[in-house]
Amino acid sequence: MSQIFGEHGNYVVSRKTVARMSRYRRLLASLQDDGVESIYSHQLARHAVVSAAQVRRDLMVIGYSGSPNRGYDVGACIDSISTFLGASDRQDVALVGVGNLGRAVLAHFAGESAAVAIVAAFDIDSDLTDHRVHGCRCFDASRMETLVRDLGIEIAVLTVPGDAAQEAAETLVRAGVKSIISFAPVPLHLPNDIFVEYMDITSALESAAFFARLGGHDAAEAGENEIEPIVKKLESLLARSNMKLEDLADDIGARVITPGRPGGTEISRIYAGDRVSDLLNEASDKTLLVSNLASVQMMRVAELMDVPGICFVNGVEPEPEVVDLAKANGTLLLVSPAGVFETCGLIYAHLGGDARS
Amino acid sequence: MSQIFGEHGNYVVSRKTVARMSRYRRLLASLQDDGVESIYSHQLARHAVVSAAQVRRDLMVIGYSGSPNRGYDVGACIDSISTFLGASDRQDVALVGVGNLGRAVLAHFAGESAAVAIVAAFDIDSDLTDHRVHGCRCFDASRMETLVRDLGIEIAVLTVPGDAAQEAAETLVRAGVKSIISFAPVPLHLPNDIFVEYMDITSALESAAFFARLGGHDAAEAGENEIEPIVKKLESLLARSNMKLEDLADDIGARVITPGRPGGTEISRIYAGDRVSDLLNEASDKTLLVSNLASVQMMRVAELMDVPGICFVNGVEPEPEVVDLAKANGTLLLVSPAGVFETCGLIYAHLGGDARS
DNA sequence: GGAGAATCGTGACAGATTTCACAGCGTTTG
DNA sequence: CAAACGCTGTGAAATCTGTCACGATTCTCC
Repeated sequence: MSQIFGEHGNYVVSRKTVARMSRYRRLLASLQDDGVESIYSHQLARHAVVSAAQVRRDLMVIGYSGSPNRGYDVGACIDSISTFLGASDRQDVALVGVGNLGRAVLAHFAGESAAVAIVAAFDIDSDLTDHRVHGCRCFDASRMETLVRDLGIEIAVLTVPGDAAQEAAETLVRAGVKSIISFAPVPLHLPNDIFVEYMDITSALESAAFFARLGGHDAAEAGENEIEPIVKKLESLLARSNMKLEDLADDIGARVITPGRPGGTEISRIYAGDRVSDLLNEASDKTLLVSNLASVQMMRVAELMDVPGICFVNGVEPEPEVVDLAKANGTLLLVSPAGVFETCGLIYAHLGGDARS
Repeated sequence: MSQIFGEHGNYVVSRKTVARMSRYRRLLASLQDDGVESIYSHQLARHAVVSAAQVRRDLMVIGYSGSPNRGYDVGACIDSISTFLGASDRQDVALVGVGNLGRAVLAHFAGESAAVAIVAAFDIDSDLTDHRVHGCRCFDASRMETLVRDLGIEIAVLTVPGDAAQEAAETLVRAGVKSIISFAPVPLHLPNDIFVEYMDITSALESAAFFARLGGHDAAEAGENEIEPIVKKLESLLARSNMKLEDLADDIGARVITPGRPGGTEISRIYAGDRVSDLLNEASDKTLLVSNLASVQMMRVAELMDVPGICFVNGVEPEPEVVDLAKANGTLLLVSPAGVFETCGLIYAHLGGDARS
C-alpha cells in the first residue's frame, strides 16, 4: 500500500506540489472520461504543461507507483491523488462577501459536487440575509463566527473589499478556520499556521502587463509620429443643432476624401483622440472622430462602432486601403490641413462656441 | 538616476518579484494617503507580510535607494516602482467570456482607473453582443481576433469554461496578445514567450483543503462514535398528511425530552443525517431532524434553521446543555431507542409507506 | 527464453529564491 | 567632537524547487 504522507510523518509537500496534484487529478479524470486507462509520465506531462521528470517526482511524493512499459493506471492514480489530497470526507467551505465576485465564485461551485462545497455565505448586507444565492444560503455576518465554528468549517473564501478583509479573516480564524483563499488585494496578518492563498486579480493583471511589455514590442503600430495623447472631448452641448457634416467640411477648410451617407451625415458629438481602444467607449453612430492616426485599425474599429464620419488632420494623405474601407462603409472621410487642436477649435467655433473652456 | 532594468539589459526579474512590487506599490499608496512620507524596510515588510531583507532586495532590484536613518521616501518609491512596472502608458486589456466570473471581473475593474483597463469583452453568446456590462462593451467572439489586433491589445483575461479556453487562448495569441490571465481550470499550451498566469479557484480550494487538514485536527468534534455518513432522505411524499410530531413519538417508542411548540409541532419533511452543514440546505421550519449526533453545534444550527423537532437515536442521553437549548428554543426533542436506520424505518412505516424503495 | 526497448524511481545536481550577516553611512547624544 | 545607534545595500550562505541521468523493471519480439 502506498503510504500517504512522507515517511517520518513530516508532511513536507510544497504548495506548488499540491497545486500540481490538483491539476493532475483533474486532467486524469478528464482522460478517464475519454476512456484512457493508462498513461505515461511524458504524456501526462504534456497535458499538464510540466516536465516528465516533474510528474514522476510528484507521483513519487504521494507514493503512487506506476509500472514500466504500461505507465500509470489512470483510475488508481486518481484514487491515490485523492487519498493524498483527502477525498475521504467532503470539506465544507464558507464564503464571506457576497458581492459580484462572491456570487461568481458561488456560481462557479454551484454545479460541481466536488470534494469541496461552499455550504454557507456571509455578508454584512442584510438584504441578502436568508436568501439563497446560486443555491447557497446567505447569513448575516454577525452570525459568522458562531456558525462557522458550529459547522466545523476550516476553509473560507474571502471575497470582501480590501478594507474589510483583515477583520473578516481574524473572525474566521477565531472560528476555527485553517485555510483562507483571499481575493482581497491586501496581505493578511494571521498566525503562521494558517494557510492563505491570495488570488489577487489586480496584482495578476499588473504582472501580466509587465511581462507583456517585455515580450518584444512588435506592436509599435501606433507610434508613427509624435502620438499626442491629448484627448479633447467636445461634448455636444452646442452640436445639438444636428449639424450636417458635409456643411462643416468647407467651413473648416477640410478636404472630402470619400462622401458620407446619402442624404447627409448627421452628428451630435465629436470625439478627438488617437487611442483606438477609446473609440469603444466614446464613439457612437452620431460621433465625428477627429484623429491624428490614419490607420486601418482605426478605420476598422470606427466601422465597428458605426462612426459616420472621420476627420484626419495635418493634411495627411490616407493610405489607399484606408480610403477603400471608408468607401466600402459609406463613412465620410475628411482631411483637415490643421492639427488636432486647431481643427477642434475650428469646429468648435463653427458651432458657435466661444474660445473659453 | 536609478536604472530601471538589470544592468546588462537582461530583464531578469521573477514573476514573484513583480507580484511583490505590485503589492508594495499598493501598500505604499495606501500609506501615502494616510500621510506617511517615509518608511523603513521592516515596516513595509510587516505590512506586506514578507521579510525586511526581502523588501530591501526587491527595491534594490528596481534600483531605488533609500537613505539610512530615514528609510525610503514613500512618494519616490511609488514612482520608482511605477516606472519599473511601466505606468508610462495605459495598457488595454480584453476579457473573454462574459459569464458570472467575467462579469465579476469587469465589475471589479469598472471603478479602478488604474494603469490597466479592460476595454473590450467578448463572448459567444450573442445576447450579450453590443450590450455594456459594467461599463464595458461586449462583442461577439467572432470579432475577437480582428478587434484585439486592431486595438493593439496585449493582455487578456480568460473567463471562459475550461473546454473553450485553449481555443480562445490561441486566437488571442494570434491576435497579438502577450499575457493571459486564465481562470479556466485547464493548462494552456502556448508558445513559451507568452506569459500565462493561472487563477484556478478550484485548484486553490483543493490546496486550501489539503493544508487545512494538516493544521492539527483539533476540530475532531464530530467524531465521537462511528459517524454513519449514511444519509437517508425520507421525502414528504407520505408526510403530506401534516402529521403532528407529538403523535408520532409514542408510536415509534421515542421518549420526549422537551415538549414542542404549544398546539403541536407540524412537520412535512424528515431529514436524517449527521453532517451539521447539510442542515443549511436540507432543513426548514417543518423538518424533523433525525440524527446520531447530539451536539450543541447541531442544536444551534437547527435553531438557526427553525427546525421544530429533533430526534436523537440509540437512546442517547443528551447533554444538559443540549436539553437547555431545546427548551429555550421550544424545540421538540425526542430520543429513539433505535438507530437511525430503524428509526427512519419506523417513522416511514408509521406514515404508511411500505418497505420497498 | 533471452535480447532489446521503453518506462519508472530516485540520488545527485543545478538554478532560482530567500535569508543572513556585516560594511557603510547619516543621525543623535553626551 | 566622538561614540553609539539604527538603517540601508549587498556579497555570501542556505534553502527551496525543478531537472538530469542512470539503474531497475517490465513487456515485446524473435
